Amino acid sequence: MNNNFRCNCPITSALDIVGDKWTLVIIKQMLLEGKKTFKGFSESDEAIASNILSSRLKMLEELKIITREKLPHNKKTNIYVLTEKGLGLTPTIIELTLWSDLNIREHHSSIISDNRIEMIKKNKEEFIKMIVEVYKQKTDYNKT
Amino acid sequence: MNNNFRCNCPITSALDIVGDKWTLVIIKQMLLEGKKTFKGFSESDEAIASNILSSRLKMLEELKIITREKLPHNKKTNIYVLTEKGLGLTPTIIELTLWSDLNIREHHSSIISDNRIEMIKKNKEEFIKMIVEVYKQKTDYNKT
DNA sequence: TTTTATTACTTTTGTTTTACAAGCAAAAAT
DNA sequence: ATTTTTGCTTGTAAAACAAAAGTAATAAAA
Repeated sequence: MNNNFRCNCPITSALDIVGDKWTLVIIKQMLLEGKKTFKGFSESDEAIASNILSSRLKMLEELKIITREKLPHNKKTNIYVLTEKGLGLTPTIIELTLWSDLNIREHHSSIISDNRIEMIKKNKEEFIKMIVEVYKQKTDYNKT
Repeated sequence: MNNNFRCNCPITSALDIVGDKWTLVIIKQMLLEGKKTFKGFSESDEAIASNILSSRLKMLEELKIITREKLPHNKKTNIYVLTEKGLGLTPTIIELTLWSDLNIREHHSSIISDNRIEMIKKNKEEFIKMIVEVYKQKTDYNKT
């Protein structure tokens, strides 16, 4: 598993994994929208096709960015959960949010104003920790 | 110019712009490797094809993430420069660097250890400011 | 000074890969 | 038996890719 990387640059290598149209969207849906099943992702606003979703979930699992689990009394539904490695992308996602808020509205007027933007600006570190903590709590709840 | 966005989510909209294999690589080359000409980008380790480079530079210029300029006595070479909007992606790139350093080495052993990682960890905000300042100084120098 | 060569992009061409939408199918749950 | 959930298949469209050709500015040589 030492392949498929364009070169030895850390940033380019990160983009070899998350540099596409869908990967960070899926992680965002898990982290910020509580999505955790195939159906949940499928029904999102972004409307990802099922075959692409399937292949991305597989890739993310292989790279240990997410895990695939089951609930005790349901052998069918897969529960996808962000690992620490996946949660490590939270700062990147938050920075993209800030950049978007400042720079994209001119091109996309109907973009949603996240009411947490002010909170993020006020204390970014704290906000990131909070998001990750909330996610972990929800995840623990789902497992029990 | 209110089109081509998948939905109204700020993060997804950001990824509609920078969510691909090449866009952030080009911005990284400008910001951290001093690249500023078509030839410079072409000769990079990542080996981007000239037609894709051409289309990305056009897109980035249209979105005002970069500008295209000329030096006084050279009508041939285009000088590409990051705008404030483009420089606003610095925190995202730095976060990707940190994530990569922590999480990708297991999949890609020959990845380079950036000796600035420790500096970034010690004072992220300061490092970002410094990178942006250094870029701006270089850019001013190039123009005069 | 005209010709020739080089540089810095830009575009074209043909091929391969990936994305996409719609529909299908298996297993499990109800 | 029917519905739900996951994910595969198929055909089509878009994008990426490599290689090559085109264009205009500059430099170098005859």
